[in-house]
Amino acid sequence: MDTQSKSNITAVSDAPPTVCSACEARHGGVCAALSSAQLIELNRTSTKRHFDAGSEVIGQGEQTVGYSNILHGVVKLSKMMADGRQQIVGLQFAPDFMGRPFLKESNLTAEAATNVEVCAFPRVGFERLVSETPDLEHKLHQQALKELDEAREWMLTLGRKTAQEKVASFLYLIATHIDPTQPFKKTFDLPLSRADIADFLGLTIETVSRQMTKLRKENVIVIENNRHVIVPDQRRLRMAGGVD
Amino acid sequence: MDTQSKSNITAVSDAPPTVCSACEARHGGVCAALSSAQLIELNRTSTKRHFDAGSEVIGQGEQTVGYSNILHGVVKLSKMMADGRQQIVGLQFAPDFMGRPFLKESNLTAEAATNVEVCAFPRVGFERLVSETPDLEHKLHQQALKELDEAREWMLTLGRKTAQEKVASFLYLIATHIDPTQPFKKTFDLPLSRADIADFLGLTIETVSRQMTKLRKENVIVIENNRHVIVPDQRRLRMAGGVD
DNA sequence: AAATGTGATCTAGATCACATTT
DNA sequence: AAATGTGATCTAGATCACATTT
Repeated sequence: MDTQSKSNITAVSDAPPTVCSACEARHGGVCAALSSAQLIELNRTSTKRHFDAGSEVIGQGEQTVGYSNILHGVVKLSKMMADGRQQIVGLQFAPDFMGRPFLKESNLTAEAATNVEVCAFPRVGFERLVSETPDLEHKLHQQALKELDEAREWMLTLGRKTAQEKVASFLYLIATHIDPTQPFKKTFDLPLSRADIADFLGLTIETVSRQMTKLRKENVIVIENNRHVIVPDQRRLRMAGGVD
Repeated sequence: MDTQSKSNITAVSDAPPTVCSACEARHGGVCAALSSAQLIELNRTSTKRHFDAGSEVIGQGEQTVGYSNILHGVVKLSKMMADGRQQIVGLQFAPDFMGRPFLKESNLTAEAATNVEVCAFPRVGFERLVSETPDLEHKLHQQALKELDEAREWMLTLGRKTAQEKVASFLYLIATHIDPTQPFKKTFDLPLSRADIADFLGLTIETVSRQMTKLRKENVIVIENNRHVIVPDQRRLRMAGGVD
């Protein structure tokens, strides 16, 4: 899984490192702010890492050891109360940046929802690069604002929507985020279990199940083998989710 | 209310403008990133503005005409669905920065919850200053991350807490934010009506009322004249709110 | 066997209808 | 008179208990 070469002659090279040229995250990701020289510099300490579905990327309260870009897969961010109640507070997709800049320890748990590939950077080097590169901080700022917009949108879903609307909103979110190259994917595999979906929507597993069945019976979606979803009509799904 | 003088001789002055020296927002606010020269520059176009409680600062979908720093008062940020359901997605207190950088139009409504004083900056000039001043963008980035942390914390409240815990969490939030100079204020006036509190917590007015009464009967809080709250024991309030 | 679906029953919070307070 | 409080009733979603599917 670690197919990456860490050697790159410093010299007069002005092409980006091979790994970076091939990287899916470069287009929309934070690395787009970096010059070839900076990519070479960052690439010297970066490693490609794999997380199996279900494995923990970082735990609530743990020290931040590094940051990363998601190359492939879905990561869930969650918070837990003392008594075990859990809320998923966000999902991250390629080419999102992962990690909370400027904080020593994580205030949430990040867990691979599917198999996940990331390009990981050690903390110190990356933070130095950020402080030296205003364009990079600008990119990170933009992503933080995007995540803030999404979190607030989801607060409306959590606070004011019915169970039916919540489930439809979730399916709409997945359809619009699962493939970075398409604005809406009509066909996809759910990256989360019913239990995770419940934790994301503030519902129980049973309610999620029933609402899925209802959306299926109303022909808003087709489900095959539990995880595979087909959305025949994007507009109907938006309506069902109360998405404006 | 507009007691501000806009004149400041450019010359060799290296002291911050008088208005800025007296400004409460300077200490923790984004202006702290600016040099005296930059403060003088920004101050040339900034105006102190007042909003009466209940008046709209900016509406969902409106063009961003400027940004501002809250000097005094509480601003509520809300989102509304097509059918009128409303969710308050955040509260802002002095010395918070208001406005969504880098977006042409607002994706939410900002409304003065109490009487509010702000220091307002026209959009274009401020954006130029941001692009020229990495420290200022860093400050804005930090505030965006702080708001993101708070939004996610609130998602846990909205998705997983009981009505009782929600109301206690709200009171705790106010007690810890209403006075920027104190970590916890034992005595305060509620900046929101019961209707607004309901919209913030994803509850109805009646449920908020009943839970307030319950917290009162359990001696977690004392309420005088509807709006005035006394918290005898910070720990008990945290417990009631499931705050960790 | 672990995840998902579904029926029966329960209950927290919504809804409806007023009373009370500021 | 507008905001708040509270009783009576209702209901969406939770809980409990299994059946079914992968």
